[in-house]
Amino acid sequence: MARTVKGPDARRERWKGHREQRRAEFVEATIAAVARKGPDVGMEDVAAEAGVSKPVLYRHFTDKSDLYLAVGQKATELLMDRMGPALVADGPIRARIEGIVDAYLSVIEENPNLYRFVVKGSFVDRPVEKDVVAEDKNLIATTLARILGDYLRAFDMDSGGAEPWAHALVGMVQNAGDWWLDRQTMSRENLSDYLATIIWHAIDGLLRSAGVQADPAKPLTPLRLVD
Amino acid sequence: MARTVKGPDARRERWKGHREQRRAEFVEATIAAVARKGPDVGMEDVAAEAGVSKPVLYRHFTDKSDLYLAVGQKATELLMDRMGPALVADGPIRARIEGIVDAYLSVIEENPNLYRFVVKGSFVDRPVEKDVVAEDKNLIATTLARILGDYLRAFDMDSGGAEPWAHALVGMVQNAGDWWLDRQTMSRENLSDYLATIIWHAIDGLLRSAGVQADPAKPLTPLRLVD
DNA sequence: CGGTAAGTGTTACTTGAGGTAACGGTTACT
DNA sequence: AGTAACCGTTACCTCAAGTAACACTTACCG
Repeated sequence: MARTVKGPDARRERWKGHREQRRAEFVEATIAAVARKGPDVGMEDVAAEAGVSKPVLYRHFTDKSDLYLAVGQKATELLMDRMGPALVADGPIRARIEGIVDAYLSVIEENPNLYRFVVKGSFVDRPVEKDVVAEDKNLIATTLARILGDYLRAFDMDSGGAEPWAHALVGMVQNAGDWWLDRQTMSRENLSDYLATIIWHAIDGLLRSAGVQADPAKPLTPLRLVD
Repeated sequence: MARTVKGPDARRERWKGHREQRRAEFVEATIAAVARKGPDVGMEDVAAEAGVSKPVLYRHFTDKSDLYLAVGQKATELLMDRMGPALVADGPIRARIEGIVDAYLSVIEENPNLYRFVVKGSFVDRPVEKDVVAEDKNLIATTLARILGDYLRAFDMDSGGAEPWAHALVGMVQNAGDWWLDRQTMSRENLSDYLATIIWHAIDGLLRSAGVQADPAKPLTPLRLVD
């Protein structure tokens, strides 16, 4: 009887990668279906788009919100691929801000349907469930908060404001981007510039009020002006 | 036969006010139902809460989204009653900003359930229909844009940024408020102060870059420093 | 090679919430 | 008396989400 414990049956492992791949396939199908039939596609539509019938879909996703969650995660991935580098890049502070903002705007500009589906989406059924958008915003805000907090501490300033600051910045860019995506009354460069200006001024004001003089054209390095 | 044209039958007018009142009653019932049963109440629940059966509800609202729209408008009303005065009030610029921000925060603090229902709400069925939240945000942003634009023009500055600015500010306050409402890790006063500080610094920076020196403790009056 | 654990897929069903039909009663203007 | 507006009900329809039941394929396991 001891040999029954000799590890997991290989038959169980055989599919590990396959399932992932299949899910990804359905996520793509959903995105395609959304692009084709608008944001209120049903499961049947998605299944059809994937050339398959409903129950197959349900073998890979427990329910509708699970599928949509996966779509959301895919979107997060797209977003993070672009924003990650921008967030960690260093260089002149003002340019860096603009880089982050523009990274965000470029992603939503390139995937407007996906974006709208995910954020304004008819996320039918999401009582309190996983809200991808909220999570994304949190993820970005948290990253931002850490960066801000580090700088604030480095300048010996009160870091308690880092979190609200981060969430404020995220909301600011998101909402402005949203507005811009609907009525494209200005170029992306222009908007990035406006937003970066606001943010830079806010940061600069904060630093000034603590007696720190920063140069937008230089990397923001803690110079320890305060002893 | 001429007398049949003598104007609308009084029987048709008799109810004018009544219908409005009845709608309001159902809106209240919805809010109560939401408070009691969470944000995903159904029409049946709402009807029950109002002590009535479904078809009655449908005599006053064409469908679910119509009802929710009305709820949204009620919320807008609550919000505007508080924000309107704050928006037009004058006084020291910095205090004024804080007043506006705090007005918003106070409303969502007092009606968290309603707020969540309206903004995160399971607005099942809203393909592209009236999105109350978006409209509210637009309303506020537009008001703000007008105020900002007027000031910018008064200071002989480029007013093209007024709209993105306005939307950015709205998103900023909304998102920060949202975050705060969920995990209340700081007092409202504190958050209002942080946000007002950010906004003030951004404005101040903008003015400085145009050569205008503003005093946060004084009303913002166009001094026409530029000739 | 028989057994079995995974996956492939189908059609046909159940369920639940949104929404409607059809009916009857009440009030007060004409 | 007639009728235009409301009050209200129960019983139904509809449609999309989700499930049951059934049948076939692959490849590991002993």
